[in-house]
Amino acid sequence: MNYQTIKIACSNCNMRELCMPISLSDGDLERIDAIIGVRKKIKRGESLYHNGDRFNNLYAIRTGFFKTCITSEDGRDQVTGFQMAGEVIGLDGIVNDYHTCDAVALEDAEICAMPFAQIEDLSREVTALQHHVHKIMSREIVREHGVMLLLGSMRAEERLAAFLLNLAQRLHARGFSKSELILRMTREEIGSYLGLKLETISRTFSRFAEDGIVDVKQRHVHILNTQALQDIVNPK
Amino acid sequence: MNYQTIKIACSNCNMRELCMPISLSDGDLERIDAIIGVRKKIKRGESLYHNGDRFNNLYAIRTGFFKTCITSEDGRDQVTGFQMAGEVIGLDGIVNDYHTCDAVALEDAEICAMPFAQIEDLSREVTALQHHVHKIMSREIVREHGVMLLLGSMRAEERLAAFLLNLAQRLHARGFSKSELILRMTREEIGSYLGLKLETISRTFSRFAEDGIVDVKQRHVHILNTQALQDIVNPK
DNA sequence: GTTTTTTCTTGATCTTGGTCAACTAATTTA
DNA sequence: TAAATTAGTTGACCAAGATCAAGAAAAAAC
Repeated sequence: MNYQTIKIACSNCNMRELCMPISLSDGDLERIDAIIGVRKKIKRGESLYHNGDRFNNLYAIRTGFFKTCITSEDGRDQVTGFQMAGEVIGLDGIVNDYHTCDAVALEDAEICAMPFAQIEDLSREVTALQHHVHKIMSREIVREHGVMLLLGSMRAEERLAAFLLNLAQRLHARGFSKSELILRMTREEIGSYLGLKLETISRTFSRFAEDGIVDVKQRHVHILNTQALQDIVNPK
Repeated sequence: MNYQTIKIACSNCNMRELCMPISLSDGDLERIDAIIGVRKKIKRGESLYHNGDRFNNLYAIRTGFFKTCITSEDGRDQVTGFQMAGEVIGLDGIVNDYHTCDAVALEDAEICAMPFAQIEDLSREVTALQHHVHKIMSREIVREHGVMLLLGSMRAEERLAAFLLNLAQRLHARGFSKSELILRMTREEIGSYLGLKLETISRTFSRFAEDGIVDVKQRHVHILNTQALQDIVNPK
């Protein structure tokens, strides 16, 4: 592990509005600052935590890109999500005090470790923090409902279109282009997330490109027709 | 709606150990009692809440059986879970203050409504309650990871076997038989949950019956060989 | 700057589960 | 109790996506 441990204040963090409640007094913000443990750098390919690791922290992603994945007894693998700056990971660990998935950096990343015991302590005093934690967990539940809909009832093209729109929308919320994106994951990882094989991802990208909906050069994706993608996801 | 509004104490409820933290002082338990709003009866086929309804309460199921399902813009339907006595539903509503799914009773049911604002108030004072709420939400996140694995990487037989084992295990935890169960849902609802068509559910049941793994008479299922089901889920 | 490895693309073929349809068995309603 | 409705089963056929395989293009390692 090649961690660097630098302390940084939430008050200076440009991801603050994404991972922290918006309306905090300066006093409350300082108290939240105080519970941020360390900021670690995680290199591409390294894991922030593994299935089975003891749960101590939630992690706010400052920069970089992660995947979370679970492995079944017989070795099946399932990517359960892709996470980017401003998102919080590690919630799976709360229920049994150990993590049940792996969080792997897909590009060099920086995270803030937030000791969960201290989050619980402080959120008994700061109502906004308490509610924020509840919202983050509820948001994850709702997101997963959406993935279930995708996996349970959509065809390959619909799944990939929904995936691209979701990525683009989240990147756009972070100030990046609405239409140009660089995939941080392999075709196989996209496939795992979408319940498809990598060949199907590749073929579906090619079909989108043929139809002039996207321009794909390896991991560089240029969305040429957002509406067409939306129409694929929600056919009339 | 045919609600009956009877107040009941958690202290007398035989589902308590399932939906409440175990180690509470009598005083704390009384305070939790006090926030249970009303106990309602919901008839089979009726909804406890709908997509779009304002979120006010979490609901503890006292008796009965529910499904939760979401509907996409273009009318696709996805069952996101089946819930039974002692389980808590409504968590999807926290993030945006309105529900994003429907909760439908699949048999006559009784629920305790728990105003979430009061849960938040009280869990600022009762640490055990605070942690319990976090655990319930985390448990739901982990459950959904399992569903994603199922939908993303299992074949029809594996999905149905996993489904039956899960149902039997949860019923057994409530004092029912490990091997005999009555399905509260249709083949179509099972199919929706498992990302399969009702015909596939029916055929897969028939195949399990042919192989002597289960005995199926409509909604009465007798598991004859639990190990065989486990081997289907986790093939060596 | 080569070599090696990994990732991606595309074709041919196969399989699983979907679709359509007919029929049976339960349940509900009248 | 009969009629109507809903739920479930089974067969024939089809299609979406998986599998297997070969080759190309990047990326990483040396």
